[in-house]
Amino acid sequence: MHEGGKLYTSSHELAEWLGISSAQIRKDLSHFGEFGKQGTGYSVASLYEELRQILHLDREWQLIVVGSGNIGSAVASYSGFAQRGFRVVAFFDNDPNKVGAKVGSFIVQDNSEIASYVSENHVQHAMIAVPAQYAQQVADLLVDSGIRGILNYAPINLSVPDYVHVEYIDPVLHLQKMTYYLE
Amino acid sequence: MHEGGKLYTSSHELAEWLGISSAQIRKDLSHFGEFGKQGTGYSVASLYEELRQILHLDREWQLIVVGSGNIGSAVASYSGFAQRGFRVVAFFDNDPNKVGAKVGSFIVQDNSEIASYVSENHVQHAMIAVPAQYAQQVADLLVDSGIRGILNYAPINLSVPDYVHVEYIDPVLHLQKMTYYLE
DNA sequence: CAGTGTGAAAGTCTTCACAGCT
DNA sequence: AGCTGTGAAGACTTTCACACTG
Repeated sequence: MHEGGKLYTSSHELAEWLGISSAQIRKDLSHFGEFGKQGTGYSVASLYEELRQILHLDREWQLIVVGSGNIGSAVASYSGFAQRGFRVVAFFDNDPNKVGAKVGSFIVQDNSEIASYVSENHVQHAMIAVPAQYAQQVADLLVDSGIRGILNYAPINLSVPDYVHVEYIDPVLHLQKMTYYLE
Repeated sequence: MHEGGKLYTSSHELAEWLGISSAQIRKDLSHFGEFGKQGTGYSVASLYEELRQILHLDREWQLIVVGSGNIGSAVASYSGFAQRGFRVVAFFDNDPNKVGAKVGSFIVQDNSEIASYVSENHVQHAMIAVPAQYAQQVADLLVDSGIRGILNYAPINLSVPDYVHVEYIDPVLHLQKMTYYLE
């Protein structure tokens, strides 16, 4: 809506867009403040800005990538992260044949450098793009290094402490989530 | 656990693994049947099989891919789908320069062929790997063709009827889900 | 005695419906 | 008239705690 230049919207319009109820929209927003005007609805521009602040998307976040295979190196040449507030700042791998090589404009560093890099640069997010068998040990290393958010491409469940958040990207898993409802 | 050759597990062990309560595990399973033995727990092999049946993962599903750019063609050379029960059966694109070209062992067909292909082959799942600006119209076409599950790689929200299920893969969106909890 | 399956209780989330503002 | 923000009601989910079983 914001990109389309729309000026005002309502809880009803947002609800239809998202497939939930208008009461849900209003109740959810009410937990963070009063953003609407009776009779008018919500200013798209200011609601957009409020939501960016609420979700902490009003700043740039740094991101390291562990694993310099297919997925990892695809990230290096994809501008979508930087455009949307996530700056890729370093690549790591534990394979001696890959350490020292270039991935995009980055030189791959050894996994043993992760802890010092993360603490010196206050990085909070990491992407795991290593084979499934190494993913848990990389996760442990990241947690010990101080990483608080992990985007995991390995098709395996990670065990991490409560205060660390993990998001999973596994195309097959996503397909599997839908089959229950079919046939 | 199954791959590791484990014979028995308990609601407590599963709960710790998944980070939820043991009562939740037992209650959830109880909605589908009685799979455990008092004093012993659950047989890993038979629980695995029961879950595959409950989730409809005890069969092979077919999958078409719309969009033959970077993401689409990566799928063609990735064996993980077939290994885990999802067979990629056709590629489509609306770009005349791509229609007729080969992607892996597939010949890219025109989007106008989707409806007949889907109904003739009873395909239920599709992957959308087209630029964001075309994603909604592709989704509409897929829904009209009879597709019931969509895996969407375009960084945009899709509007579809209730009976169609959509899963989103957008790395930045997944990162954005975590920032609220940080800083 | 370890561990399930399950009613009942507690807790959480969603919807209703309306006073009140623009 | 149109739409928000919100208590209260209703619906749903999770946890408790225990009778019962192998």
